[in-house]
Amino acid sequence: MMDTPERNQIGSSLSRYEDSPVFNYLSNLSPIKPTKSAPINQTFTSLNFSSLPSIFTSPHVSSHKESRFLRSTPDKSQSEFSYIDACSNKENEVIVDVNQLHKYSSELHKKSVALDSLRGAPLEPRHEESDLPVELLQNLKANACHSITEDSSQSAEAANSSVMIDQGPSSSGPALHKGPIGWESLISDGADLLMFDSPNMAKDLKALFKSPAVERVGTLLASQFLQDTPDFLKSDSTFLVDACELQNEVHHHAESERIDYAHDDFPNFMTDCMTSHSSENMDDEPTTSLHRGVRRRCLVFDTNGAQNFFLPDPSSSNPSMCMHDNKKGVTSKNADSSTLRILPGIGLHLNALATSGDHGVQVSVSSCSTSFQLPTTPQESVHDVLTGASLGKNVDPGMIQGSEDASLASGLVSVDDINHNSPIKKRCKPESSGDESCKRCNCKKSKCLKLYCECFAAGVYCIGTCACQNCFNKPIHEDTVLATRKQIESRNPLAFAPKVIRTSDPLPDVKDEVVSTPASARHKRGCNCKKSSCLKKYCECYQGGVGCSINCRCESCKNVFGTKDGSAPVAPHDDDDDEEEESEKVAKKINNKGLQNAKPHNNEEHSPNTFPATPLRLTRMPVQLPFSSKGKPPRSSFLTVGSASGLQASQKFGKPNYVKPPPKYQRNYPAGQNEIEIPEMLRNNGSPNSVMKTGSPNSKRVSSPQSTFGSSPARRSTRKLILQSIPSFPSLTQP
DNA sequence: GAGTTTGAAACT
DNA sequence: CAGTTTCAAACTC
Repeated sequence: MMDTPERNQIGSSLSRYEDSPVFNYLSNLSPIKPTKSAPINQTFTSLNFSSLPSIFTSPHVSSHKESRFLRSTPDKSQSEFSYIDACSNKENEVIVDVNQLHKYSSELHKKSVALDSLRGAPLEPRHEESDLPVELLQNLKANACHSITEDSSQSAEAANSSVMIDQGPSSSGPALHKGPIGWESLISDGADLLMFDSPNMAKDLKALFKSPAVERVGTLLASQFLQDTPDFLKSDSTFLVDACELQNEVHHHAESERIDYAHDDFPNFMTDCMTSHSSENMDDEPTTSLHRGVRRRCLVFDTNGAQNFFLPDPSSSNPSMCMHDNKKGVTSKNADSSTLRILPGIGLHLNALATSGDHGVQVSVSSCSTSFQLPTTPQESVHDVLTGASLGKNVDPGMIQGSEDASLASGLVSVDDINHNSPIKKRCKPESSGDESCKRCNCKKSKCLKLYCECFAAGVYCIGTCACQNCFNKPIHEDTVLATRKQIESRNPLAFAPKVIRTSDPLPDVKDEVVSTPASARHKRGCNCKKSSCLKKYCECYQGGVGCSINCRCESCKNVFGTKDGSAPVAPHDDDDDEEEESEKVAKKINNKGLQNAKPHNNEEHSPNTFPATPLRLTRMPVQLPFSSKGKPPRSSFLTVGSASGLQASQKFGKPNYVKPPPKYQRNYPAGQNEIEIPEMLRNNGSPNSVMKTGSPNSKRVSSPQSTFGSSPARRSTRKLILQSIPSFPSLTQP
């Protein structure tokens, strides 16, 4: 089977092996092509790993067919680190992809052979050793996909999994650079740190690394690797299995081997995901974990706070709960619902979140395969939702939506089918579920590509709960969506910006503010109501739970949150003013509708509108939204200035009853979409050159956030404008 | 659930 | 930029 090799010639030795079935098998498994005469002294970094996909530039499905292996970010000048660079807080993250492992295995194998040749080692093909890495990698690969829902074909097809090596603080944890520079120790330690979807993965990988064949070469490589990537070793590393790149893989590896996994594995996977995340992030530093390197892509934008993120519903057995974003994993799990839902914003602009420095990236073991990518976000590149469409049980339309891409690719049920041709399309009852995000748009003519569409306006893809027709706001029409969005943004750069701007500072000098702005939160551009008296949800100010301002052109404003003339919100006992009575009536009505849980303003900090210490939780707190008659989620975002909510202003106005804002602007966006500092554009301080213009009182205008607020420069300077939620789509203007 | 009202968004 | 039209959410019955 093999020719007698020239022991002194590596090349011939390799050639011999290249002809072997084993090598062929390896080659088939590995994306890399057989390389002849690979230099023994090839450095670890010379493996020529493909550069990371530009997942942060747009929600487009990145065609990272090529997997990533180890990456270190110390040298930001290296383009291959762009991925990490994009993650402001992920600087030390190193990603290992299973495919890269294959590559590496291949390389190792070759090197091993070469070494054997040089050493005069037995030339007989050492099947056992040679195959071991392959087998292990196979297993690893397979296991990496365990988490993927069995029923989602895309998931099954998405064989690529990645191992994310996330370097945490250099002060703790096992350090690869510690101890003797030895491949085995290096790998062993590393393997111990690996967090895999399944225990088998870790075991397999570890075994692989310990295999004699690998070990031999590993020692050499380790030395070289340490040499070449000293920075990488400067801090300890934690390995994370990132099985979430699957979405992109779906389209590119559809024909690749299918990985089947048992249903039973999913709960375990989820548990693993949860525990590893919580143990490494939450437990350690509940509030600062996000700043740490260890992150998981598993989704975390539930409305129940971080604690609940990614909790599979045991009862539902619905694995399609994992949403993934290139940038930030986002997952939604409805608090009280047994079904999983994808919160809006999940997939589209997660990339944008990448820029939110403090948030870092949620990296987790996820098995997301479909691309909702948005979500993340940002809304997430989200890409992914494992769908349970084919499971046929407890399938949440939203989840199905998320898997549309995959479904389409794999021939599974399409969202449209679900939306329009099956009982599933029935919207869940917001009232019953308490999930405001359940109901979505109902567009018929706009194709969900205009701001009329709440989903589109919110920067998220439509999902299964939408009742829209001829919808183009779906991942499969990503290009169209982005193009349209871009067009709209060209018209109005703030079209997708939060509509409601809030101040979060205590606003010590409220009186000044009162005159021009009845409340500390204001609608971005003001309303134009004429008949609703700003007492109904037609009014965006009212809907946003903010008072009208001088920017409003409304007529007979009676906004209970504050009128544009600066009058205090609803003064129940105001004389004989019929209008006031009406306002009071409305306020009462509002309270009756859903304000049972109305709280004093000083409790506002617990409200979703307030900024949480941890972005991931705060805005995702489950909220009982008033005005949830329809349970419509807000389509717009908040722009918060400071930490105090605008409602505080109301309190300061002496408003007896806190009128909780209607839900529309209270939508709980995916994790990380809040508390994001507004773009520079929004921070322009309302200068004349600002993108936003402030027109005459009677004209429509888009004013800068600052312009909306008081005139106190000092206060202005101290405030921090924050997007409570940012547009879901990735910034199209990103470099 | 159908029809109406409303005002933002889009268009001219 | 203003007026008009379109649109979909909010609302009413």
